[in-house]
Amino acid sequence: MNIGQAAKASGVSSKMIRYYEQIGLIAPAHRSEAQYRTYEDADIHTLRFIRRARDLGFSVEQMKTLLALWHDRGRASGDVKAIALEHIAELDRKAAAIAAMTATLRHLASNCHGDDRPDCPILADFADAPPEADLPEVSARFGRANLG
Amino acid sequence: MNIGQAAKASGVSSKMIRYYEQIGLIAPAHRSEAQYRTYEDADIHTLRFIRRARDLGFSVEQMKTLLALWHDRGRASGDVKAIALEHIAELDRKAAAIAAMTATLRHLASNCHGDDRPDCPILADFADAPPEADLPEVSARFGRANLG
DNA sequence: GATAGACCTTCCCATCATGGGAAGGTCAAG
DNA sequence: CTTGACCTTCCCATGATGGGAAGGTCTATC
Repeated sequence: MNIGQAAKASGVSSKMIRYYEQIGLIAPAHRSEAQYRTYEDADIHTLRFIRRARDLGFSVEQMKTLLALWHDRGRASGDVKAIALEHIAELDRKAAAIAAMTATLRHLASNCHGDDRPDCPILADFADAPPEADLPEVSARFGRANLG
Repeated sequence: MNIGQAAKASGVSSKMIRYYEQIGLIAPAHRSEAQYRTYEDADIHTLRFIRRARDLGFSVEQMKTLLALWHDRGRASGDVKAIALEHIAELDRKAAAIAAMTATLRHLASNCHGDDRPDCPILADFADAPPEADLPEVSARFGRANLG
């Protein structure tokens, strides 16, 4: 199997397969005589594992650990569960930050008549809200999440 | 006021103030004889506006539009509200994606005894879950959101 | 005045996961 | 033997942010 077939079979793009190889998440693929990467069923299995973990929001670093645990027949399930729980906690934090933002925005938007008149409580809030404390517990400060 | 004071007064770091100037989100600051950027109260006001919008998760592009509307005395509040509502919708999509992930993860984790035994339904799922359809309606596929 | 230290400047690099695209090699079908 | 689909490597871009180096400026203290 060439990389294109492997990509289709696993749901991981060719680009990402090469990238994962480059950063050491997966072992270097075997090569054909012409230096084409070749993949066996076991490799596809690994790529699907990665795809699944990625879909669940795990970082490459976490996937490295999970793959290592997967390949370790004697691993403790507690180790895996700990990573999962930590990740859940992180996702919950992100969800809370988003919920805080949408709550504020919904409030502001509901007070904005949203017609041709220039009067707008949303802009008024942006212009006059006092500067937030620099490091709130659950920070509402964060970059644009690429959850698109 | 120098950039450091402006940063403290606005809650936007010096680095980001320079960056916002560079990408044209804010006008180039006036300069002292020694080429130091100087800031007036009106500039701080603008920076706080930006800080507030950023805290509510707006992208730089959206902030550009919001700033333009803010400076346009005759703008229609409907234009502002539309941006806010679109942003709310996007945040809701992200929240839904996160909720889907946590639901799955919580389910898997609850079935994992999490002790010294190697048997682990989390890894079993990762290894055997069928590849997802490539483009689900509310995609669970996304990069790591930097909502830290 | 001189010097120390806090500030400022520009410039480059890193993040994280992902894709785009160029230049060139390979393979299979017609 | 050509065409087109594939593969290779290499470089660049994203978005918002920070780190840090090399060098200039300002201010307070001796």
